Amino acid sequence: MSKKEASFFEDAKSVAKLIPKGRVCSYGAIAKYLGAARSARMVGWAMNSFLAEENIPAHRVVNRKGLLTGKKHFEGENKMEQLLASEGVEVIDNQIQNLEEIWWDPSIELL
DNA sequence: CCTGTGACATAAG
DNA sequence: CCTTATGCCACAG
Repeated sequence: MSKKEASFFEDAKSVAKLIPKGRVCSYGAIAKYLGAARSARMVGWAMNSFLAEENIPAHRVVNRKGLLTGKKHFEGENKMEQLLASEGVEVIDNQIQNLEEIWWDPSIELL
């Protein structure tokens, strides 16, 4: 895609939409893929803006530990967990199970 | 230009 | 395992 360098937000949004169903990814992984490994916070912040968009599976994006840190930004307390569970992702206590199995790294999968 | 901010990441105790 | 501290970086005002 020879698209111009859209804002980090736009890029993060594109990557988030590319996350396969039933998989999860970390902010750092996305940030790294975008070329800014240390701007993981920006990814999360960007996600917050994308929450308004329905096509953005932000619930598939979690922190390094597979913890649903951002669930509080969703509508309900367990909305994020529900969405993930609906996709086949087992989540317990806000933490994703079999994380290593469903992990999805853009730098690898999209390589 | 400067300041604030944020759903992280990593290190240290 | 937990909390605290620091870095980090892009964007908004």
